[in-house]
Amino acid sequence: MRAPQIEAAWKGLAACQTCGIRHLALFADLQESDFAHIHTPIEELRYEAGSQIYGVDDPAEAVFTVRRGLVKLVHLQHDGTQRIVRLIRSGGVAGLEALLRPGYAHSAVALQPVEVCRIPVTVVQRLQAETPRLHFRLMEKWHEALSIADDFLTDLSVGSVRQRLARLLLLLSEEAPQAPVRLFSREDLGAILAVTLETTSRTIAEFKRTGAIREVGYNLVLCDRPALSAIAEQA
Amino acid sequence: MRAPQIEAAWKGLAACQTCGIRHLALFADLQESDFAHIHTPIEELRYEAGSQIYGVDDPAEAVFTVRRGLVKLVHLQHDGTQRIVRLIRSGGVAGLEALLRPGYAHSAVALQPVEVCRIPVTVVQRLQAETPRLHFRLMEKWHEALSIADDFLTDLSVGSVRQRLARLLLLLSEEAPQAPVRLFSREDLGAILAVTLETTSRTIAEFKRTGAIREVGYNLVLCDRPALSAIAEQA
DNA sequence: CGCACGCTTGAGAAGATTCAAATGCCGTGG
DNA sequence: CCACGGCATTTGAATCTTCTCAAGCGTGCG
Repeated sequence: MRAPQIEAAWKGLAACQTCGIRHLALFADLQESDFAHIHTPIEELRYEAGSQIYGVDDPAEAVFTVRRGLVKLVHLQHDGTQRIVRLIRSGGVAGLEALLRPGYAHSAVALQPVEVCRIPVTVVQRLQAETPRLHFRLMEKWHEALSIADDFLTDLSVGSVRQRLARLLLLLSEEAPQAPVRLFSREDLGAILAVTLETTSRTIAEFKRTGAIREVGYNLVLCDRPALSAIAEQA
Repeated sequence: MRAPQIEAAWKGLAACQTCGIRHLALFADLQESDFAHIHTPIEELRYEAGSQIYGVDDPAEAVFTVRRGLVKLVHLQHDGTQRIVRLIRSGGVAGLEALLRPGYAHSAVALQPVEVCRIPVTVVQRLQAETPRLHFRLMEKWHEALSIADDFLTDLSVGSVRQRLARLLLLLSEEAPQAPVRLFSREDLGAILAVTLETTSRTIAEFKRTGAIREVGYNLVLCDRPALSAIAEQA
């Protein structure tokens, strides 16, 4: 397990006004005039799968909106193993705690090729002082994070590994039920479900045998969602 | 398992200006003049252990600040069992989602005799429109909730039952390390740790045998925190 | 007194971990 | 082009943990 490198590719300065996913993001409610208050550049950055977006030791000077890809928030335990406490998809926000604390609560790592907007804390604070339109969205994002944490607690940490893995696959496939799902490493899957990578591997193998998932490429599976639902809820 | 009854004892209207725990609570930063904007009564309510403060079916019209006691946020699963996703202590807030959604995300139940302030959503919204001083505190409370959820994910859902229970006891005793801790039902403890009540009972018995905890009354234990720490972190 | 309820304890079964070895995949260098 | 090393994944077998079902215990209340 090598230390994830910090490598961002600069894509340019963000054009929030014309952003394609703005309706999902932090600045959804802002008006033309509000953008005049942004004086520090918002950067658009690319990260490859496996690279770190921020770490717990970094100074928390920015909030990150995920434009594309999947980001994991990782807590590392005293014994050196990792626990993934949240997965963040397009439209989600990572590092909100930067608005309140000098450090990040977790490290954020790209699970897939990722594009993010790096929004300096000063920009959010400035906007917050100038316009009330951000407050509501900001609360929405806090609530979103909390809902995801609750899902992890109720769906991915309770029951047998079979149930938990089935629920995770349902979660990963819910955006595009017909499309194949890209699995990540057994270690990461284990860190989400709080089990060992061997158990994860065995359970995936079992799902393939029983047809609940079908492998259509390297770590690429089609989900039989009804079958997975049955597994997820079985007493 | 009987349905928790909804029974609140009215203690009176809250006097926020002179509140003893205001420095912990939502209104910490408000000034004299801000209180003039409160036109809907903030009630102070008492609940006995076991009674429900709000349920998922209730219209979400208020946020609750816990003044005294301990509140559990409960998610009930499809199979009828319960999962406790958060414990809220003095100074904590329950039901923040009422500010954004018409319904509550969980039900809130008193684990001990509890005193809360019931703050109508309209009051918070009114204050939010009038003064920016609330925004920061509100974010603090969202962050607090998220931190607690993260603790549940990293400390109380990972590792052996022995480790998880040790960590829970450390959590419960951290406010007053010398004071005895009031345990709740084995079922509730199990719902926090995601294990059966039998396993919980056995593990508590083991802790008593090995001296990690000492029973000094009915469901009242003294914690040997160094011993518990050793258990919590053992590889 | 007896019943209800929560807690404890036991024994067997099921589930998950551990350690170890084998397999498969991919990129590098010969 | 192929051999090789490194790495992730798979599989096996033994062990440990946790669950399940069941019975027994204790306390409080009608």
